[in-house]
Amino acid sequence: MTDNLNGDSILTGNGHRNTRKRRAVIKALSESGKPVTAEEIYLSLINSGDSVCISTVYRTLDFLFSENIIKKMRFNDNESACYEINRNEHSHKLVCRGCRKTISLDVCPLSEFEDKLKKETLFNITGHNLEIFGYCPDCNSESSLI
Amino acid sequence: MTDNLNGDSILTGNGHRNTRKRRAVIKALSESGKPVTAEEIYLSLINSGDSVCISTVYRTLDFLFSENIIKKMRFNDNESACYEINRNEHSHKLVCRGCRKTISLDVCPLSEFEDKLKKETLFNITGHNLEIFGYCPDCNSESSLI
DNA sequence: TTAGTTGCAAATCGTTTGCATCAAG
DNA sequence: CTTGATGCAAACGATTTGCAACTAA
Repeated sequence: MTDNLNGDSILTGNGHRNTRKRRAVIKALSESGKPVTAEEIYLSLINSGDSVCISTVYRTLDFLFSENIIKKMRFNDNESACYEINRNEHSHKLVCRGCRKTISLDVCPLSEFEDKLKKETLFNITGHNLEIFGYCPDCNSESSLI
Repeated sequence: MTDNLNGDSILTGNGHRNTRKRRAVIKALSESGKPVTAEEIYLSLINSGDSVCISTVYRTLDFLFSENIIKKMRFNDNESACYEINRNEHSHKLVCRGCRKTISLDVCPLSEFEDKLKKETLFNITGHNLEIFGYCPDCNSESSLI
């Protein structure tokens, strides 16, 4: 699959060009297992010896986003946008408020609920944010000692 | 409740001051039933004849957010941050990405799911964030015309 | 009186854009 | 060759900040 991402398939066709920079951006995105900012991608490319400028990173990200190859998201507060390869799985995370350890959930408890909502509200529902938080066993016993 | 919000309770104590501008910002927030941007609050105050400058609006919003009186959120894309009175009822909302119209959901689809998770992961689950978004009938038909 | 609040203008931060140059096809 | 991709620097929009004036307590 990494092969698939680095390969030509995505970048060619429709007049798009398969350039070294674009390949590098995709590589950076797929190698970091978590959502990353444009800045982080930029720095990672610089560190790997690929010279790029930040606007090229942004332009590439816009391109990949418009091609639906990556997802774009923001984590509630201020922060800059984060990008992540769009593996079309849909998953949520359980996050520990203490140590930030996260557990990926293999089920989405909302799918049927959204279907019901769609019918009730006539909204065209495009997505949701769901984050469940608490304390993992370790942090929980720790906090109860305080 | 509106009375409560406009009242002194929130704004006084801890060295905070109950000023006309702060009251006006809270009023604007509680009168618009949907999440609003700093700019929108600013304009609404100007229209009501309250003279403010945008930085005061931002500072007031920061203050209210840090006091946990309002919530701050962003709707996925670029756009500016939106703010909303934090009514501490546990409820979720369906938000239109177009006009930001919101529908309060009277059920939380997660309660049984969380019980199951607790058993499976041994996490002490303390809460969750859930926001469902999409396009309301109006905005949806509008966008499909383009 | 005095510390918190405001307005103003300038600064900052993330992101976008115009334009000339470069390179993939 | 032709057109899409890039670098650069300047522009942009949202938000923040320094500072002096103001005002609630």
